[in-house]
Amino acid sequence: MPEGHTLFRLAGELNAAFAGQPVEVSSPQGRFTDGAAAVDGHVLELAESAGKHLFIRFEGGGVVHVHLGLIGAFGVEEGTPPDPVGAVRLRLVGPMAYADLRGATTCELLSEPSAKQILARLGPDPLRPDADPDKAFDRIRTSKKPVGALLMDQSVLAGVGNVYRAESLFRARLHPLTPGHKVSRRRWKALWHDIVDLMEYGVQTGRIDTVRPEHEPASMARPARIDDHGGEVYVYRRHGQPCHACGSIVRTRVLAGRNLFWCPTCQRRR
DNA sequence: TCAAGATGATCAG
DNA sequence: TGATCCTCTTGAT
Repeated sequence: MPEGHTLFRLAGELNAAFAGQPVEVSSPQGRFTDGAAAVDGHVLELAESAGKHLFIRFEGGGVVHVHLGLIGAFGVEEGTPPDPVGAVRLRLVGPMAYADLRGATTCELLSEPSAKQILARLGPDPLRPDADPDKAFDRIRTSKKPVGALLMDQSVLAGVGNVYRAESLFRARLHPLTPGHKVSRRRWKALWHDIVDLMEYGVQTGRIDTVRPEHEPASMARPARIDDHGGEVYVYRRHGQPCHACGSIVRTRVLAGRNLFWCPTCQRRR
């Protein structure tokens, strides 16, 4: 379930479990054996997320870079580790906890300069306090691409995935196919602040809820459906069903390689 | 038992 | 734009 909030939350869990302690690092699956050996037994200094990327820094300069991709999972558990189940790419073991990584598209050992190169090509991350939304707007306001594609472009905005894309655009009443250059600065600022709010809430709860009592206009029908991903949403994966706000049928099409969902009435093209 | 699908990203053409 | 990779779960057969 990896959008930016998942990685941010995961970095916090890894730090709570391992930071400041020597950690056993291994690759039971065998696909990260050399990288694991290079940092095995080293003190884990800090885990940090940037968008959908995770960087785990070890004493001595090694940085383990993880990207969960579509299906990856990295679980932190208390206690002593059992025998690995399934394809465990990376295992961290500390005195009180262990963590298993499965299915990631990227798990590699980097030097600090290489990690910085990856950071340099990412757009602002709504979960980082130093993020500058104007940098993202500079890309959006000069682009003819649809805003629904720009939000998924990690060099424009780092951390937003398919659920936050669909839901934040619905909440902004913005049609996903609106070209970037037609999005005003005012609308972008409102959208950015809403994404920050939604993702911070996602960090707290570990799921994506975009329908929340404090956000609910009095006119809006409740309850929204709990999606399979575990959160309460307006349009994500609700194609063919009536919009909670107006009753129109939620639409879908593929945009930027992923299924997009929107309400044709609440999100009119302008 | 098997195929499809999933919240991602990259590469070739 | 389509193919491909990563792994697990769900639903159909």
